[in-house]
Amino acid sequence: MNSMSEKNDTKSDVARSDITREKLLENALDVFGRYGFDGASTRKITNAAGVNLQAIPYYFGSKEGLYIATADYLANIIGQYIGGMRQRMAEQIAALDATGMPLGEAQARLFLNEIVETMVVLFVSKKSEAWARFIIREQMEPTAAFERVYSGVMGPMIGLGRRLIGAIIADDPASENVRLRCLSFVGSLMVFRMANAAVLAQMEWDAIGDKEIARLQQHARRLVAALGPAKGEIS
Amino acid sequence: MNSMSEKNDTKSDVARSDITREKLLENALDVFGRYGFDGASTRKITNAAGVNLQAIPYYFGSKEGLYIATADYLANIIGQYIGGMRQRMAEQIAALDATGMPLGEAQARLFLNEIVETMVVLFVSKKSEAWARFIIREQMEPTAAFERVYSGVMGPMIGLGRRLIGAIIADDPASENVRLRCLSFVGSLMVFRMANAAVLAQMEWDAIGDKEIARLQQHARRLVAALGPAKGEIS
DNA sequence: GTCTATAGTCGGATAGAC
DNA sequence: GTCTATCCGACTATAGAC
Repeated sequence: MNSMSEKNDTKSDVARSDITREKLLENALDVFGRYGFDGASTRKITNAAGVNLQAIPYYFGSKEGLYIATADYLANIIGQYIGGMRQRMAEQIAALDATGMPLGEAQARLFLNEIVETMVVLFVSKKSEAWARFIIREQMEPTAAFERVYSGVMGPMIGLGRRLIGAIIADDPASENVRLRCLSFVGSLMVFRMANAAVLAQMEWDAIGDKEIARLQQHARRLVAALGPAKGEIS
Repeated sequence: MNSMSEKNDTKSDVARSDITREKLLENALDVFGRYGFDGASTRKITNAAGVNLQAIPYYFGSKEGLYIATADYLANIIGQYIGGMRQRMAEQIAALDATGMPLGEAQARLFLNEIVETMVVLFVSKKSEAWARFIIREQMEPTAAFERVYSGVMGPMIGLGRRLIGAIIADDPASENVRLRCLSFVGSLMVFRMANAAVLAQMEWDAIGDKEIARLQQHARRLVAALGPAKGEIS
C-alpha cells in the first residue's frame, strides 16, 4: 500500500531509513527553530532524534542540506494541516468566479472565521511552537529556505486572505489597501504566537490551555466581525 | 560635567573605556540579534566593534554578562526614543484622571495616531532591525534578558495602549477584551517588522523607503480609525 | 546502513607581557 | 587598559571497520 513495503527483502531497511530521516527532520525543525542554523549543532539534533551523528551527512549531505530539507518538510506539514481547508475554499471561490457571481461578504466572513479559528488552534499548539520559531527566524534573516516555506504555504494562504478581506471590505484584493489590511489582520493573530512571552505577561496567563484557546477564538471572530470598509482618518 | 572628565590624568582612559564599552554593546546587539546567544561568537562581536577579544571578559565578565548588559542597553535606547512621548501622554492622562474627567475618545485617537506614526518609523528604520531581532528572539525563547526589556519598555507602552484603546472602544482598560484588542493592535503594526520578508513579497516592494513609510503611516492611521466598539460575531 | 575513530577548525576563557 | 599567546572543549565532516 505504501512505499514501506515494495520489496520483502529490503522492507525493514527501507522502513528504518524512512524512520531515521523522519526523526532527523522532526528534531532538526525543533532545534534549528530554537537555536538558529549556527546555534544548532548536529550533535543536538542527532541526540534528540536518537540517531547516529553520521546520519546527517549520510542522508542530507551536510548540515546545510538538512536545513533546506527541514524547510521543505515544514512546508509539507503545514500544508497537510491547512492545505485541505485552503483548497476547499479556493475551489468554492473558483466555482463562484466561473458563474460570474461575486463572492458575498457574508460567505467571506464565514470562510475567514473558519480560517482564523483553525489558525488560532495552530498558533498555540505545542507542535507549532517549533514551526513558528523556524519561520520567524527565516523572516528575520531569510535564507534559501524562506522561498520554500513562502511559496509553499504562506503565499497561497495570504492570497486567499486577500480575496476574502477584499470581499468583506468591498475593495480590490490586488489593491495596496487590501494587501496592507490583510497583512495587519494576519499580524493581529500572529502576535499571539510571536510575542508569546509578552502575551502571557499581559493576559496574566500561565500557559495557553483549552480555556485560553476558546477565548482567543472568540477574540479572532470579533476581529473578523470588526473588519469593515475604511473609515475616515482623524487629523 | 560628565563622568568622562573627573580627573585630568585619567580622562583619556576613562573615555576610551566608555567608547569600548559602547562599541561592544552596539555590536553585541546586532550580532546577538542576528545569530542568537549561541550562534553569536565573541570574535564576531569584537571584530565588528573593532576591539580586542579580551574586552568582553574584562568589561562584562563573560559572554553571558555581555548579553544581559546588551538587554539593558537596548531597553535604554528604546526608552530614549519613545520614553518622552510616553511620559508626556501619561502625564496628560494622569492630569485628566486627577480632575475626574474621563479620557475622551477623540483625544485617545489623537494620542494613538501619534504613537502609531512613531512606531511605524521606528519599525522600519535600519537601526530597529537589530533591536527587533533581539526582542523577537527573546519572545520566542525568553532568557533573563526578557524581563529587562519587558518591564523597561514593552510593559509600560502596552499599558498606555490599553488605556487609549479602552477609551476608544469604551471598555475597561483592565478587561480581557481590551487586553486582547491591544495585543492584536500591536500585532497589526508589528507584522511589518516581524514578517519583513513576507511583507516585501506581498507588497511587491524592494525595500521600505520614504514612500513606503508614508503609506504604512496612512495605513496605521486607518487602523486607528477602524478601532471601535465590538460588533456582533457571525455564526 | 550504522558504527568508532579521528582530522581539522573554531569556540570562550585565562595568563602574562607591555 | 589593551595586547599576544595559549589552553581546552565542542564543532562538522571524513575514513574505514563491521
